[in-house]
Parts: sequence; structure tokens; C-alpha cells
Amino acid sequence: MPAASPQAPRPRSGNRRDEAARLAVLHAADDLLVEHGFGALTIEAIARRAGVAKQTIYRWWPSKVEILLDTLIEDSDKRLPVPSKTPTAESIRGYLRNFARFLTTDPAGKVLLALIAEAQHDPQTARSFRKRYFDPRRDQERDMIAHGIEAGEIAPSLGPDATVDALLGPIVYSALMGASVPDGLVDALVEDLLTSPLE
Amino acid sequence: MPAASPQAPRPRSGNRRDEAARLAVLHAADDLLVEHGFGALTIEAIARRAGVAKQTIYRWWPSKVEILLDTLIEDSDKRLPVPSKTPTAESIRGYLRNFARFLTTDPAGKVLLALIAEAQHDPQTARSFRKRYFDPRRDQERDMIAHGIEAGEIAPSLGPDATVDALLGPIVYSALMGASVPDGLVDALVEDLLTSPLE
Amino acid sequence: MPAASPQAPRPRSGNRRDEAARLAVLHAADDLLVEHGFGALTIEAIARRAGVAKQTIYRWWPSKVEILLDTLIEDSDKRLPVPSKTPTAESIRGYLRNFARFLTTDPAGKVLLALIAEAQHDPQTARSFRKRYFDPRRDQERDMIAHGIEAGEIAPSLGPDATVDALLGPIVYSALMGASVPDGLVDALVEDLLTSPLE
Amino acid sequence: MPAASPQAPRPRSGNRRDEAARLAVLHAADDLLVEHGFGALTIEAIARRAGVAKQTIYRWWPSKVEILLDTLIEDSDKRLPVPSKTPTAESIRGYLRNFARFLTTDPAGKVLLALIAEAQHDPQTARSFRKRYFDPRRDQERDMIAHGIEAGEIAPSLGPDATVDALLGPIVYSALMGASVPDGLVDALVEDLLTSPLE
DNA sequence: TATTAATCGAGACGGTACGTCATGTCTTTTA
DNA sequence: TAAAAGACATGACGTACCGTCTCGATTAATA
Repeated sequence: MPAASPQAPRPRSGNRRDEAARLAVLHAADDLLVEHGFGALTIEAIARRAGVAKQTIYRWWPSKVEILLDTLIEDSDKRLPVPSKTPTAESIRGYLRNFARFLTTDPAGKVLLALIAEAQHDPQTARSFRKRYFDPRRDQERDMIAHGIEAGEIAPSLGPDATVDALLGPIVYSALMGASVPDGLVDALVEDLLTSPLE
Repeated sequence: MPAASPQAPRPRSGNRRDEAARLAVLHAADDLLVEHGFGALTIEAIARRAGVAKQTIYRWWPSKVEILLDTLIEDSDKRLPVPSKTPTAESIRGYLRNFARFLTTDPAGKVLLALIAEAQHDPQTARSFRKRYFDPRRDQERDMIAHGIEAGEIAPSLGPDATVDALLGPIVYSALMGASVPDGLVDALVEDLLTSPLE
Repeated sequence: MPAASPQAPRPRSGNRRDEAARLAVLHAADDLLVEHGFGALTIEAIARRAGVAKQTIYRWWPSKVEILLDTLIEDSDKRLPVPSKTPTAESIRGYLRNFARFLTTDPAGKVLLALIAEAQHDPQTARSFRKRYFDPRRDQERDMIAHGIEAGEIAPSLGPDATVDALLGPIVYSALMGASVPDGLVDALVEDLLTSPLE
Repeated sequence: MPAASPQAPRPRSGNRRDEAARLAVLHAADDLLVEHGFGALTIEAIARRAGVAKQTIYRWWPSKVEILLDTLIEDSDKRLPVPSKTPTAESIRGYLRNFARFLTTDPAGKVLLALIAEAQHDPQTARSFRKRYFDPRRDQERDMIAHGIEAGEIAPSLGPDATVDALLGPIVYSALMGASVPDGLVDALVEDLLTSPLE
């Protein structure tokens, strides 16, 4: 009835995948990362915290990175949507500010930074991260810029892809270096990069 | 001439620190990172490869990160100097192009990316990286921009610090995502960000 | 059917303790002690020789001494039984001769000597040795003497406990000093100590 | 005059062997054994405690066992002399009582027990222990018994060597097992073993 | 009176073993 | 068939000592 108090052990599942176990793993991974850092994010610790057998994790996820990707994709779809219609300089600036906030404040931002980091250490992570997170999102961001150009809202001197790098790069770079990202930086980037020098 | 053939074991040092052992460790760490990735970079593996006892590593370095920092600092001082005099848009573009090349091509660039990554995973690494590498270099980069402004060579719309982020961020971001960094991106960044919109 | 050739790796166990691993450890420890001495008896060497992970040893035994105690108890129950019924001077002499043979000839005797030795070096070993081996066996030996007295078979001038020391002490002492223990010594001890001076 | 306060470091020696260093090593080894057990008796610890360089120890002693032998020989010559003249049952009993006291109470007794133990673990120790300590002392003890027989003071049924084993064995055995050695045991051994049954 | 030679404290060095931890695979038991 | 439990082989962790070595200083005997 009261749905899984910590005392009463989650009921064993039977022969279908146990959704409660899946969620317990995702939350445990998220919590461990935020609370104790990537170093504490071991399969053993996740299993311990989730109250789940290691084998259950290995059965459904090939690595801890995939667990993080699951949480990241879900969270960033929810809290960091790419504006898809009416892409104006204004809405783009809004996205960038949200992106900066996400990276520096949101717990899910820690997950993104951790995955960017882990992708440097491990090629399989790099592949999976690009395929499941980065490439789809980059496509949306590129489209955002491209549509803005088509609509005459913006006139960057760089191509859409390079423009995305030029806008997001500084934000990510600052966040990686542990610095905050002031709104002024975002505003100035939008000003300098999205407005044609001829205007 | 005779000087340490590979057969003849490196002469034991005695009372003072053994420079040969120090270099062997630095090179082993560098090589392992480049050849087999950060995952293979264990103290045991470094010791094995360098032909050095683990204790010798622990005696002189508090962590493998510090070993990498030693190599990075040495290499980037050598191969990625920040232009200190006559900072013109031209020389700044040269530095940025060199930076892009360093990050994407130079083995030491892998070290830098690995350290940026590891700094996300471990706060102590973050501290050490900032203190020993990032902060001093950032100071030089900021000065480069500031002197350029004073000399009237450039007129960015952002402050010196933000300008550095805006220039380096996209390069780092692209490299982190595994992309190459075309000269065109660098040139356009310089064009858009260093030249006053009024000119 | 052919049951674990050396090539075919021992089948992994699963949930329950692996009896094959347990035996492999006991035999490896025994063999190493006999072949290369106590100095070669390291946990690493036992694990290596048994084809077992160190952790498997640490999981089940708190120290290498306990491994030796396991083998000693099993072996001495089997090959050095204390005569429990009809304790005559004759049967006691038989036990003492067997004891001398065990100490000087039987591989398990080396284990006993090693444990007596290690008990001098380490209090925890001393405790464990007394509790698991010495005290129970001493109880049996004392009973043997006491029953012999009750039955009128022997009439030692010392109490049962001291009689045990007086009989076993010289044998152990000789063995510790690397000397053989001639039957004559045993016989004379029995003659002098178990027979009442009045007879 | 005040001779080496702990603050003022012992003066460096120069060309000749430094007697102060030698004594410092012997005392440090002794103290460490008594205070912290054989396990704490490492060359490093001895050097640390003695305020001496490791090399100084290795220069003069081939192993820590030889250090202990040095102290043991000196101490037992002083505090456990074998009665050399007028060996009566009485003086022999006195020696045995002293021996029991030495083993169970005297710090040097700990050294003897430790060496007996270590001799079981290491053949080189066994050789050195026999040659430097056990054999010479055994010679004296055998002579003691033999002279007593010649003088008609005692009439053991065993030969001199076996008599020594029969007398000392129980004492050593009890001490090794951590038990005290009551005077009664000694007296009874003397009574039973040194007096001819015919008397 | 210098020089030589041995000793000393100090401590770096290449190693081995320690006892702990996480990995990913496996098996048993329960539902 | 899934899941909890947990044993297993593997291998890295960071620490402690091992025994060897080289240093610079000290001090006594030799030249």
C-alpha cells in the first residue's frame, strides 16, 4: 500500500523487469555522484545504495556511464529543452542562460560535466556519449541556429555549427574550470556572434 | 660516450634524488596516457614501465595527476608559449591556432584534456590543476589581451577575462567533443571578438 | 567425470563456499611450509600456489596461522590420536613414541613446530593456538594420565598436568633444537616418571 | 661529563667503530622485543629507535637475529650461569629454578624464547643459534651432569645428554606454552630423574 | 700538517608483501 | 525468468620493510 518504505524491502519482482529496481539504480547513481563525486560512483556502491544486486545492474546496463546517460537524457529533456520554434536572438539567449544555469547549478549539470570528463578518459564512453546525448542535442542546436538565420532573426558570421561551438564553448569552458558563468558573458556572446557586423 | 646503455642498469643514486628516475616516471606516464589512455594510467603501470619502484613514485608525487601536471607544465611552456610582447590580433590568432593544434595533435594536448577531465572527477585534482597550470596560464592570457587593448591593437566588447573565455572556450569545447578545430573557426572568433564593432 | 584436471580451471562456485578452494588453500599452505619454510609462507604465495584470489583467503581466514591450525588439527586428529581407553604405561609409551615420530618426521609436525614458534612472536597466534589446538589436546592428555592413575596402571609422583609436561617437554625440546628423539629417551621417561618409586 | 643527553646527538665517531652506536642498537633491539614483540623488531625500527643509520646495523650485523644473540649471550652469561663446580642435586635444582625464572620473568628470557622460535622459521637462525648459544651452553650443562655423576652426587638412569633434555625440556615446554613453571615441577623432576631408583 | 681511510647519520633506490577495495562473472535460492 | 545474495579470480591501491647504494661530515692514523 504505502509503496516501498525503506524498512519494508521492495517486493521481489518475478519474471518481468523490475521498474522499482531500475529507478532505485538511477537515483542511487545520481545521488552518489552529487554527494560524493564520480570517484565514489562504483557499481558496488550503486548496488549497495539502491539495495539491488550487482548482477541486476550488470544485466541491464553495460557500464555506469550508461546509467548516468539515462538520468542525463531524462533530466535534460525535461529541464534544458532546446527552443524549437521562433528562434530569435532573444530565445537563443534564453537557452544559453538556461544552459549556463543547468551546468553550474542543476545536479544534472554535474552529470553532464562528469560525462564530458569521462569521455576523455574512455573511448567507449566518448562514443556512447556522442551517440546518445551529444549528437542529437547538437542537431537540435544547429537547427535552432539555422532556422534563426533562415527566418532572418540572426546573421552570424560563422556557419551554424561553428556558431554553436562559439556560443556554448565559453559556457562549458568556464563551468569546467569551476567558474560561474555571468549573464554578461552570455549576453555579450549573443551580441557579438549572432548579430551581423553590418547591422 | 658510454653513458647508460639500456642493458647496464641505471646507476643507483644514493643520497640525492635520482633525476633519471624522475624522467623515467614522467615519460612512462606520458607514454601510457597517449598509448593506452587514462584508464591504463595506474601507479603500478607507471612504475613497471619506468622500471622504478612504486615507493619512488609515492615518495615524490602525491598522485598520478601531479605527474601529469609536471609533464604538462614543462611541455606547454615549451610548445605553447603565450605571446608576451607586441600582442596584436595577428599574434593572438597565432596563439589560438597553436593552442588548437596543441589540443588536437600534440601528445601533451591529451594530457591537458585528461587533466581537465580528471578535475571534474576529483576536487583535489581541480585545485592542483588550477593552482599549478590554469591560473598562471590564465594570468598570462589575460595580460595578453589587456596589453593588446592598451596598445590599441584590439578593441573587444568583452572584458579581458571574458574575452579569453570566449576565444579559448570554443576551441576547448570542440576538442573535448572529439572534433577537429578548423582554422576558420579561430579566424572568425578573432574577427568577431577582438575587433570593435565600430571599426 | 574426470573431476578437475589442472588445465580445466576449477569450476566457479557461486553462492556457497567453494570446498575446492578451501582445500587448495590448505594444501598450498602445507606444501609451502614443508618445501620452503615459514618465511615463504605468505598470503600471496599461498594464493598463487592454490590458484586462488587473495581475497578468498582473507574472506575465510583471519591470518595464515589459522590456515595452518586448520591443517594441523585435521592432521593430528588423524595421525596423532590420544589413546582414550585402557591407558596403561604401555599405551602411553606408544603415544609418546608416536608423538616423537610426528614431531620429527611427519610434515604435520613441522606445522606444529612452526605454530609453537609463531606463538612466541605473536600474542594473537598464541591465543588461537592455545584455544584451538593446545588446550583441547592437553585436556585429553591430562585425562589419559588421570585415568591411568585411577585404574592403578601408573603411579607418577607428579600430578597429571605436571606429568604431561614432564613427558612431552623433553620430546618437544629436543625437536625444537633440531635433534632426533631416540626411543630410549621416551622409554626412560616412562620408566622414571610413570612408575611409582615404591615399586 | 654529562655524556650524551638525548637532545645533544651522540658525537660522530670517526675512524673506529662507535661503541655507543653498538650499545644503542643492542638496547633498542632488546627494548623493542620486550615492549612490542618480535613483529615490531625490524631493522628500520631498531635503527629509528637507536638513532642510528640502517647501514650502520648492516655493517656490523648480518641479521637482526645476530643482534639478539649478542644480547642474549651477554645477559645469560651474567644472569644464568651454569654451576661449574660442586654439582650436587642441590646446585642443579638451583640452576633449574633460575632457568625457569629466567625464561618466564627475565626480559632476556623473552629473547631466548624468540630465538628458539625464530630458529624454527629460518635455518640460518637455527645454525647460528646452535653454534653461538645452544651448543656451548649444552656442553656446560652436560658437563654439569657428568661431573655430578662422577662425584657420586647423582645417579640418573638416563645418560647425561638425555638427562639434560629431561630436566630442561619440561621447563622450556611450559614456558613456550605461556604457563608459569612452579618450583614443585622442578623439584619433582630433580627427585625423579637425578636420584637412582635403587637408592 | 696534510692526506687518507674508515665510520657515521641520512635517505633514495628497486623490490616484495601487506590487507583492502572494486571489477565483472558466476551460482544458488526465492518469488 | 528476474532479482537478491554473495563467492570467486583479477588486479590496483597506498604502506611498511627489505637490503643496497651514495652522499657529505667527522675523526683517527699515516705520511
